[in-house]
Amino acid sequence: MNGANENNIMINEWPPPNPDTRAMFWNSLNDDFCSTLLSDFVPDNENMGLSNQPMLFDDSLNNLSLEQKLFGDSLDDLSLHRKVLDESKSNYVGGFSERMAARKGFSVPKLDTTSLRSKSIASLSDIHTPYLTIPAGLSPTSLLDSPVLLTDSGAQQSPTTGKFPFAENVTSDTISVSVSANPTKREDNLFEDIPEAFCTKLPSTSEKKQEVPSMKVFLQPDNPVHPISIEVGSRNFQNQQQFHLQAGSCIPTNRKETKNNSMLNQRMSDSFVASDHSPAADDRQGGETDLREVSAVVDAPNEDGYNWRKYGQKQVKGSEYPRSYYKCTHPGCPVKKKVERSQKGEITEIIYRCGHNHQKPNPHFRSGPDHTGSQTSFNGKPINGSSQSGNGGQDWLGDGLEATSSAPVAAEHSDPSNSLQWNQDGNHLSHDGIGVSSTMSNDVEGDRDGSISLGCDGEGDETESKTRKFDGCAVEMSASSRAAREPRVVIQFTGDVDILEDGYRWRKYGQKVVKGNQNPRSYYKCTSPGCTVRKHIERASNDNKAVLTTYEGRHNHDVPAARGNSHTNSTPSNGASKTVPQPRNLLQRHEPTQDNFVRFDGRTHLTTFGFAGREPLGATTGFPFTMGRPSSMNPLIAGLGPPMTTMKMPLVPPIHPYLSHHQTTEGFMMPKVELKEQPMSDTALPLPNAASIYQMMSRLPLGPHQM
DNA sequence: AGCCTTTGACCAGCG
DNA sequence: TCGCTGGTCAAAGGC
Repeated sequence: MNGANENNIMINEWPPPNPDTRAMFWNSLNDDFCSTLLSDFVPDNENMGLSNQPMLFDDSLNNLSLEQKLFGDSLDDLSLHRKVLDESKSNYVGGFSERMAARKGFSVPKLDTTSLRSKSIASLSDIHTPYLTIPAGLSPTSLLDSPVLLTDSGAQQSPTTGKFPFAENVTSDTISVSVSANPTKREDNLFEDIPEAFCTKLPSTSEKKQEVPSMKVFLQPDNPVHPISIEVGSRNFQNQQQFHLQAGSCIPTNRKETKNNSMLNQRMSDSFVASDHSPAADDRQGGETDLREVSAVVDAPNEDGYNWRKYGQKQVKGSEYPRSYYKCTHPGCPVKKKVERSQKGEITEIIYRCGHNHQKPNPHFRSGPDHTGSQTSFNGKPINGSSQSGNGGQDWLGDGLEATSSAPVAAEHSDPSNSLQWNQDGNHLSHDGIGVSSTMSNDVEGDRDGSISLGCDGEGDETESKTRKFDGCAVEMSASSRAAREPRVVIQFTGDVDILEDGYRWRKYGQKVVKGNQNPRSYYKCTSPGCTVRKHIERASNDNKAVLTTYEGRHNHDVPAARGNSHTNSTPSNGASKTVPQPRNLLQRHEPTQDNFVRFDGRTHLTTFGFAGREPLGATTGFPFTMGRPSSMNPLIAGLGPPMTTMKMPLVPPIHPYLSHHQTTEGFMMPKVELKEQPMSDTALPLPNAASIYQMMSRLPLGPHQM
């Protein structure tokens, strides 16, 4: 085994999973692995981001303090954040268990990683390209969901954000504490900050137009240490297995040089896919993983399980990296995606357009030698009876009976004990660092079953969608990259869906006419103790209809038991309904599914949002509709991926327990409300009526309840 | 042979 | 109308 192999964490060698294995996993990672990495790659803590943005951090804290005061929140979380930060500074690694115990009242067993360190970590100092290679069955989500991400100095960032816990996290965490990233805000204006926290500006009616769905992922290429693999799509659980964490931007120096970076990246990607998912490749213990394979952790746009054909590449203005254009090779499939890569091969942006109108091709029949067997699921077994033929299998636009699901879904349903246990600690973490924003427009339709259809203009409208990548039914996921976006969770709805009546109880704490928007905006806080979820609702000045509802934060609790009868107290109804609908009903209010729309069944779980294996979108975002129950939101996003309609459980082979923590129930960490202008801010999203915008910016989960 | 990437040219939208 | 820009086409070549 060469040095690179020794950098791989052989999880297979780890102790058998138990209820605390995930915590242990991260504990070990944090206390041991991370420390090693840090010592190797970070000269001192000052270089881990703290010193890079001192002002931002300070401002963040100050603003947080202000915001807390203004809105009457407890300062406990602030103090905790400060504490976390202090710990980050002084003792960046280690002490996780103690802190967890202190903050949450439970202890996390510490994993004896002596052997790990001696075997896998000890050699890290020998090279500068450490990788954490996660074997099949272990989802990167496990990493993402680790409590360490949250608690250990908040330093742990979601790999999907392009921020790896080791170095960037401190900064990120620091940022996450911030409530306002706008240093120019005047403190004497209580609401001046608020609009900044909610970013999307409701477009005028004239701006509304049908759009092509797309999904966008940003990664942060500039991070000194960050993962580079991120998967988008609805059923990328294979990808989650593929997920690797690349510590540092370093690429193995002994890799073969190719004629250009693009070729190199592709080669790396190909080799990664092929090697990582082949049984032989998964046989890490065999020590056959060579450096090339390790280096192949560089993500490839092909790793979402579909076949893509690159049809163009261009240097886009405003982007420092070339953009590659891919088409799904499936006949008639309109899906395209754009991928931007850094010179290092790291994907910095992915934009998906439309949704696949076919199933994910059978990995064994995928075209191209590089894909052969590359998508084999867990332990080399076919995915969830994915007997789909090479020609795409059943058209999931049909009756939707064909059940396919993602690994997270499978994890949730196939291993409830794990998820339950995982929830026990109330630490179903968000994966901060990942900035997610998505938008939907009238392409999103729902039928009476609450299903939602994701429209797609199809190829015939390709040009129509040109230069409108954020328009309408675009699903954008932006992770903290460029401009050091800060993780947060924001979900926005536009249209006449009144999210006020979501079954939760809200307290109105402010109202303001936002500059540039004639509609008054009301601000609400969840009245549930400890819940810091907020939302604001913009209502049309003329008819009081909700035109934009923005959630921010996450639901550490379920819908109040009496939600069927209770109302969103203190929040005025728009008069459209006096009965608080079940969350799902809100979606049922959408227009019926139309032709030419990808149909999603409302039962589809958000987990299928192959967002690096994070928990269901709703859970991630705190969106109340999806807390442990069906939602049709995920299709909206996952719809950019393959067919995911009705799920039949169990659908997938047993998965690694580490993977099976994607549960949509209570106990999620709640990100702090961030009053920060986000990239989508003021972006006019041409959205038709009954359209929905889901805009999420993952935020560091440093809510009070998390401590 | 088939599929892929590469890359310059072309097209269309926008200001 | 023109230039800029993003997106796409398609020939050429590689694997």
